[in-house]
Amino acid sequence: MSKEIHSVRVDKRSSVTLEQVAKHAGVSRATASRIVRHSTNVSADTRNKVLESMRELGYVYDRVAANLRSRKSATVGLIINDIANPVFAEMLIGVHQELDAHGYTVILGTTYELADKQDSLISTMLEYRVGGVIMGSVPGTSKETIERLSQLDIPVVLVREPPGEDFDYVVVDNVFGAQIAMEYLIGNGHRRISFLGGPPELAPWRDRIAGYRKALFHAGIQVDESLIIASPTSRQGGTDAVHQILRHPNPPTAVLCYNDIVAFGVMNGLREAGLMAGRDLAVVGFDDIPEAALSYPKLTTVTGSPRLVGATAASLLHQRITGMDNAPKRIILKPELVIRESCSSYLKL
Amino acid sequence: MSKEIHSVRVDKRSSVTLEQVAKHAGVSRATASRIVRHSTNVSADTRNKVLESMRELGYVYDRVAANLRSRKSATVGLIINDIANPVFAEMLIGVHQELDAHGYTVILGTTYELADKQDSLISTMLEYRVGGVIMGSVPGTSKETIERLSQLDIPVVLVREPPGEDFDYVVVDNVFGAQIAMEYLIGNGHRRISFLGGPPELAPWRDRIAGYRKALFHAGIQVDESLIIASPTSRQGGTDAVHQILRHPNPPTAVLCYNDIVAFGVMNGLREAGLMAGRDLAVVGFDDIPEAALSYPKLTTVTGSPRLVGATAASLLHQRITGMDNAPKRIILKPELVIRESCSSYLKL
DNA sequence: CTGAAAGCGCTAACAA
DNA sequence: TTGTTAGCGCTTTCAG
Repeated sequence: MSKEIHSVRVDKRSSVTLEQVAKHAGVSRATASRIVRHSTNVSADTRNKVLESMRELGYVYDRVAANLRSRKSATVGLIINDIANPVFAEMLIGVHQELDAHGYTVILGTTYELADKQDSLISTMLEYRVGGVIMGSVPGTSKETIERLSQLDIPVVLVREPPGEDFDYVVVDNVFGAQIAMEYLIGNGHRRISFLGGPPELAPWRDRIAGYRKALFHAGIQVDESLIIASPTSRQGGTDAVHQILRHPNPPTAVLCYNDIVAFGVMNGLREAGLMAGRDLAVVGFDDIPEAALSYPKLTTVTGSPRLVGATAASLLHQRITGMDNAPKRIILKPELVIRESCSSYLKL
Repeated sequence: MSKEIHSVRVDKRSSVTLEQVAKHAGVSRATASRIVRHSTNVSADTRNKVLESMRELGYVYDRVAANLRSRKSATVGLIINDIANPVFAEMLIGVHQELDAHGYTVILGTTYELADKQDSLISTMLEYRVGGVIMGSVPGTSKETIERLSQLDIPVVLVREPPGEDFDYVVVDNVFGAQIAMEYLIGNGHRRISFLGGPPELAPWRDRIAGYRKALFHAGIQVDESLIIASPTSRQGGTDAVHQILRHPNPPTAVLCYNDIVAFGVMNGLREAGLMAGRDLAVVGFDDIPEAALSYPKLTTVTGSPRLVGATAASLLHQRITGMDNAPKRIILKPELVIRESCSSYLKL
């Protein structure tokens, strides 16, 4: 159904058709078609004749018509929350590069975290007969929505949080990521380490906290629950959280942040308090967005590599679309710690 | 022609067709079509019957087929250099938001500054029968390329540097932007002001330099050519340039940078020299990319508003596509100066 | 308000 | 190697 879509749709210029080219060259439409499709069963002579006619008439191949007839599609949909969010922007870059290299055209949709919007986006994409969909949108990736795609036999690959077991997905190992960050901090002599920011209801948060606890446990350090502060996943959230932790009767010497954005907020809050990340408080981020290498001090962070995640998802989708492999694929990327400046330990305790 | 494209193209699932829906509902295909298109000439009764059949059969409208038959298109192409470049990312956001709101689907292409790539992108877009194209790519926007589109009667709107007079375009007034930045600096007591970074062969550079000179002239300050240093438009370019200017026998007290990226490089170079933007040297950027508000110190910069530029271009294209107005449109955005921290003048001279 | 017939621009058998 | 005949899934006259 094409409900709620009252979009502008505009007259296509009536271009030169294959038929006209064929006539001009004195061959049949089928022959002209063969040439346009690089079929080998054409004599060099007619080929040149037809090519010449195309040039003369200014012919432009109509891929839309061709796809309709041949029942093929080389477009895929990508759904993300918001391009302005660096993590998604990076994911988009990864997806686009990978897919572009394989000749796909990508239709981009943004949900701004609205579940309704997501559904309507998927509808539109289906109407455009996409060959597959990558869903980077989170949360709101309801099981029903995805199953709708499954039923239509459209390959889907998810980024983060698979809502079931039969889906392809790629995620980063958040538990592991948090753990290596903590081990680094602990190795630097820190014993009181805070976890700041993020939404406790989301899987990535739970996983990162799990890694946080795990590392503490292995180091024989008792978890101090008052050092864990959830807050909005935003700069402001980070700033608020650090102000709060600074008032703690026994404040931490290091903080692991839910992600880089929060970490930037933390560094900001520190400055507001006349303090400095690295010198007065070790801070570690998560995701390694490009800005992390550009801040002052440069942020030590765990590579979530959203770009790699995107590229991986795209490659998975490509495999699935071309049917090279039909087993459900789950890819779990092992993050690494990128050590920069925000934990310089000249203040080692 | 479909040359050089050997892309993967995959079987489309054979979905339920309007024909089948019509049969199921006991009406003709034409009637079903009327319903799907929200035509009014249908009785509520048959409408419901058909709608019900669609639901039962899981019908999905085929917009591709519909567009073919009705000779319409609701997709437009956007060509940019590189998504990873914040300026273009912002432009993409603006374009996408605006176009999305009008029901268009956007096909994204990236050139990475390769002229060849740009041509092949345009070919692909034409093959997909886009209704219009926005070219944010620079340089390499050859006159021929654009005229090719003109001849096919495809609306184009350019961002930056129109290569002729008959094209729609939107640009920011770079002369004015540089001028207000300079006036601010001069008003703060600076007399020796440097212009750092950027490619002298590009129009934006020439315009910004023109504004730089103009402001100096109005203030009765002689231009010192040794204070103008071109360098790659990158962080490294900025860092190199500031290192160079720092060795000047009579160094400047302020710098106007070609753009924000260069400005970040400058701030970086300053730190490497134990100096600090704002305190030891006033630095102004250009473009106002999101990162400008997040750096330390926060960057004072001229709003190039790439997002607004994108949205404006999109809106122009929309007008042109719907034929609401056929006069060539040139929009020149007046930039503003966003004063933040990188020029705090406690070091006023 | 509804249906029959034609056809958008192309590809896919099948013959020749 | 080439042409002929269908027809992808939809919209569009034009009748009724």
